[in-house]
Amino acid sequence: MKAGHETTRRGRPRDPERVRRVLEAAAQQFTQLGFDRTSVESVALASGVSKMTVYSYFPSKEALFDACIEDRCSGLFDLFLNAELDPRDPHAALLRVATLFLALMRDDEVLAMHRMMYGSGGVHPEVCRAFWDQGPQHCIDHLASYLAATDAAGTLRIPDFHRAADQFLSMFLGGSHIHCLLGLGKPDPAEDIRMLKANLELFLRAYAA
Amino acid sequence: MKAGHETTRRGRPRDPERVRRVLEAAAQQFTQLGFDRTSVESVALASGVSKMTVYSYFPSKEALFDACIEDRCSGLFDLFLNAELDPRDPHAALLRVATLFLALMRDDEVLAMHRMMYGSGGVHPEVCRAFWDQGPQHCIDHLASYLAATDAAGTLRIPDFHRAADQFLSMFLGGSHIHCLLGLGKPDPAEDIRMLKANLELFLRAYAA
DNA sequence: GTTTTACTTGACTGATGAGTATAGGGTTGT
DNA sequence: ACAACCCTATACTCATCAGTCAAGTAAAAC
Repeated sequence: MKAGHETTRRGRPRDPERVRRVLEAAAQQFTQLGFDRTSVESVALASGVSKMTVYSYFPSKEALFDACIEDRCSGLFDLFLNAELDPRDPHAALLRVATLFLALMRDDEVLAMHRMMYGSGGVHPEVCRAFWDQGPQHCIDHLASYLAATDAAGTLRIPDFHRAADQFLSMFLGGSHIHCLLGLGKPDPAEDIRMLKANLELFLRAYAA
Repeated sequence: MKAGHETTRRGRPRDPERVRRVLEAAAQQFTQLGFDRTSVESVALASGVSKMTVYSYFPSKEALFDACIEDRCSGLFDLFLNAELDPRDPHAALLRVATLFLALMRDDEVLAMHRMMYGSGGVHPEVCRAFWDQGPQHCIDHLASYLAATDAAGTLRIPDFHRAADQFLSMFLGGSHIHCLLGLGKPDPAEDIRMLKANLELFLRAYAA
């Protein structure tokens, strides 16, 4: 009944490393050039594989694109999501959250991914949904649950965890982030640190216990 | 010496309404489909003009694209930038700023413009620069100058006007805005109003005089 | 009317790229 | 050995599209 036979099939098995190389090369080109400007041919070339092999892995360019995003999204936000945060020391914890999140938002690969997802707005709804769930949504939820812990510990007084988390993170998505997304260059790191401290201070002042 | 002769030239004059129609149709298709998926042919067809005429107005597809953005950007943020704000009543003024800005960020045309600009990130640097200058940058500057007035009037206490303006506006660029950009739908207006009030409150609490 | 410029039509070139066909070589289980 | 499957290489079809050419029509200045 199950389609995936666990039993070894006859014939030469599929080489998983080849699939990886294709996925890797495709992700790189898609994020750099966008969907339309990337050709299946060049992906095949870059991954040292023939075009027909790509089509044997994925039925179409669209399917390849979808697989790429799915593959990339999973690991992209892990660093941020795995941070350990102490509810008794919100200053240190939020400083850490802010630092990690800002680093994430300045990362070239992350920026390229955002550009691509925004650019292919209404065209690939399922992919956008997956990105949203595994990316922004997940980050907000993660921070919200930490804020709930601080509220419980009495170190901060927060009426709406989810909203507060969104507010905190969104303060790093202002002018400087837009400037980066537009490809006009990143701000000087010292300026980023000043922004980080200002945002942290604003948030803590407003939500102090 | 001047290229633009004011004196009437010989021969049939160029019809300015035709240029408008081309620009209009092109902007619509570019914002809806993106640069690559838009063809000069279809723009010509949609504007009731022949392809050759388009090429007589603009030397290339790129030039047409650039002209579109330039044309659209100018008027897009006007509603926001022309608001009159009273420095003695920051609550009312910021409520108005927030309302206008949020409406702007929920507007389909504005969203489409953002999507397109982000999508064509490194490809058209000059256009991105123009968008940045006339759009986000201008909005931040506008609000910053108002905040300076409130600080001078003693109604708010703000150490860095520009940063505070960026913080305020960026709070409307969080999860809900990303959700819109990804084409996953806009939030319920009631929820938008709740967010608006929460952001306003947060900001005023942190920067109270 | 003549010239000059704007505009149209339609066909054309040249390039790019998605997806297919085919035939052959490689690697595995039976 | 043989069948079944993976992979490759090359060549192909078919469609789209940027940009051009040529020959003619429309409207304005002179």
